[in-house]
Amino acid sequence: MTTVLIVDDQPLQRYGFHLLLDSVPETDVVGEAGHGAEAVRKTAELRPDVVLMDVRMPGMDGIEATRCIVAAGGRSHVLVLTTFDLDEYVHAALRAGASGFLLKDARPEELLAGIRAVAVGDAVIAPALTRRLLEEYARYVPSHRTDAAEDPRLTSLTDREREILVAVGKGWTNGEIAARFVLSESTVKTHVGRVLAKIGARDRIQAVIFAYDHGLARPTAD
Amino acid sequence: MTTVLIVDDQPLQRYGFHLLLDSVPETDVVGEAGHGAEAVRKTAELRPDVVLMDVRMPGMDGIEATRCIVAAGGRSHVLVLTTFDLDEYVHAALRAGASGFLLKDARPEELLAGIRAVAVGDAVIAPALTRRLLEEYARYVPSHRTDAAEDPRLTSLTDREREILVAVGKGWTNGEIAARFVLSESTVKTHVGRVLAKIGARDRIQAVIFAYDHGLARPTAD
DNA sequence: GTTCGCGTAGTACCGCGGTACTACGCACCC
DNA sequence: GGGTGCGTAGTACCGCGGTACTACGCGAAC
Repeated sequence: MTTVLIVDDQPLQRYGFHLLLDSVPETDVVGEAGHGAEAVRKTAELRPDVVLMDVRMPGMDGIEATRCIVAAGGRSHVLVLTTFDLDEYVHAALRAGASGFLLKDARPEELLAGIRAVAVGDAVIAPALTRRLLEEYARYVPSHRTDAAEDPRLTSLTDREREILVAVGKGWTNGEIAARFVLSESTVKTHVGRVLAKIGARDRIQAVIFAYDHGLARPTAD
Repeated sequence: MTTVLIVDDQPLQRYGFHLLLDSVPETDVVGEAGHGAEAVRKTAELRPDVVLMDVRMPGMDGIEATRCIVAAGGRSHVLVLTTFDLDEYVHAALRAGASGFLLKDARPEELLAGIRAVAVGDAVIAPALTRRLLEEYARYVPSHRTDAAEDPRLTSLTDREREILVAVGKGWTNGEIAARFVLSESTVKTHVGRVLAKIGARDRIQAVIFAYDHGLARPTAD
């Protein structure tokens, strides 16, 4: 049995979901909320398996409520529902910690499957959105552990050289690397030179690019 | 009516899928294939809406076959099926251009919903995998077009300066930039200097990192 | 014990990159 | 007309980065 909390500012909408979920034996609606603050409170109180969350609500919206619920660290998973498939909503919801994102025009069985999935800790995304998400994903997470690991240029590096490459990827100068690794600048130069030769880069800039493309360097606040 | 090509090296498995798809009116199995090469050939010949593709097959595997099919540029969408939810498979399949990735232990209605979705150009991912995909997604695509666009350092750049920054992000030297933009190297230096000052980078290396972190530079084969 | 890979370190040299200036043409706005 | 922002271009200077060497200690492999 999966316990569900329905959050939507429109009573009629809540009623519709309530009817749908009551029509199947596996879900049990344990409460409703009409705005974000109430959703956060009732989640803490009722501890439902799944929170069915509308995005657009007066006052605290669904995204913010999701963030609060996730931050509270309970066992409830949030499944966000919306009428509009705006990318910003999707991004914001997922970043807020939502376990799923479905459109309100989803077919009933899709919604039920989604509730089932997030209840056990899985995640679901509306197919129409998944496509765009994957395109971005493919653009930004290009090569990890797939072709990158096979790249002979990477595997030919020694452990030390890989450390140096990572440091170069952070934008450190030879002097900085020497200081942080407690080495002489000459040694760093030797290492860098060997790294450049092995990965086929003509200067450290290409090495930085190489590091990013192969997942050795990551966006940091460094 | 959705036309489907079933690809699996095990006849019994194909039979099972065939039975399932025949049990509903909306799908029409137009063919079967026992290995990757046959899948590629029959896809070109039968032009099905959806190719149901097994990953593990002798000879050309499902990933490679998917790559060929997608590269061929037909209207067929590939839905990859596998028994094992190995991350490498998921990554490889998505990078190969698959429109979906489901586990073979999916419930029949989930599979049908998946076929329906990819047939119209959407994408689906098994809930169990979506979760991990989202975690990576959140790690690697943290800021784009949300806070990045608001970054005053980026908006303060003129159009020309942004072009220069992109070029620097590609790893080009001042001389190369000058040649490709048909400018003198002095001018390039002036631009680069202004860019560095505006984004707060001490050298072009930090500019490259800045460009990557803000989505101006992307993995290229350049 | 000798060889080999690896990490360490040094010297010498040269060129690209970055800075600090100045300067001019052009479009645009008062 | 004068001011302003932008793109263009130049000179001069210095330092970091990259290359080409050589060299040594150490552990593992043979």
